[in-house]
Amino acid sequence: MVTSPPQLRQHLKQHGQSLTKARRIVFAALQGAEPQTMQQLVIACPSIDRASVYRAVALFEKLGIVQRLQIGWKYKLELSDTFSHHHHHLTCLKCGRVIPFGEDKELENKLSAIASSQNFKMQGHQLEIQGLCNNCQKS
Amino acid sequence: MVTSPPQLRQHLKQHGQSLTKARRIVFAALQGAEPQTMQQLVIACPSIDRASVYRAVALFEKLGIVQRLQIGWKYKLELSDTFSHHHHHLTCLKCGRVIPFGEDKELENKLSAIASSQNFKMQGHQLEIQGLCNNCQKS
DNA sequence: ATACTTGCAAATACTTTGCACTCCG
DNA sequence: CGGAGTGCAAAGTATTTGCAAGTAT
Repeated sequence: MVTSPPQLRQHLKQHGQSLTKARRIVFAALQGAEPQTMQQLVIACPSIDRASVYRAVALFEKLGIVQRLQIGWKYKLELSDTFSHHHHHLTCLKCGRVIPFGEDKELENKLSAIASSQNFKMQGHQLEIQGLCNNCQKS
Repeated sequence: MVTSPPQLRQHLKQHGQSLTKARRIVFAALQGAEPQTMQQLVIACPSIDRASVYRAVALFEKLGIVQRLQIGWKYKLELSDTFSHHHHHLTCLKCGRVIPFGEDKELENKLSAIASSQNFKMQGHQLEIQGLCNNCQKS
């Protein structure tokens, strides 16, 4: 798992890209944060131009550093499995909270079994469970 | 499973909405089609104004008639489980094909077990498996 | 009849692009 | 240095909204 600038630099270099100020800051803004919208990310990087944030995200996504999640109507961004632990999300339909939950071996196995049964070579997957979180079930 | 205009009308009526020309046509354009982008849907409804397609989709989504999928970078629209069989998708990263696969009881059970373990009340879920389809594995 | 919808056009919001200047290696 | 990356402003897209006119029940 990659978590520091030097490691990010190396990952970028492997793909012929360099670590620039904008990319370092965008990466930092994604680190440890909940999945966020492009809007939020732009705000989280005040010193970086909106266009550069888009460019950094596009690059990161191409290199598999960042992934998009469809959360309800809009999408959100988060670091992908290479830079964070593999996980999925529970989305609360009421309060909008996004709760991550860790890898489940049984689940992962099931998914690859399904893919194989369709002559499909699985390279990744995305799962979102929607419902009501602990708090919102009460009210 | 609802598949005809009269049934759509009834579903809408239950929510205090009426079946209009625009809604009937948008619904028809979604019927039996692969998941499609908003752009494609607008084109598939030539007699309906772009804004009305958006309004119909927004309504359908609120009533659970339509759901959005994250297919790669952009989203696509398809009829939800109430109006089609419950299913998920395999997306080919190379050719972009979207292959549906039917409900898998074991998988569904696993998901609700995970939700429960997080004190979460599952109301729905979305799964996308990415990889290479049968054809694209060859080339 | 009459309340709800639509089409159209204008307003917003979101993303991408061209270019001169700056930074990274 | 020299090519790649950035900020800024402008061009594109995508989506939403106000309103007069048209429709469904």
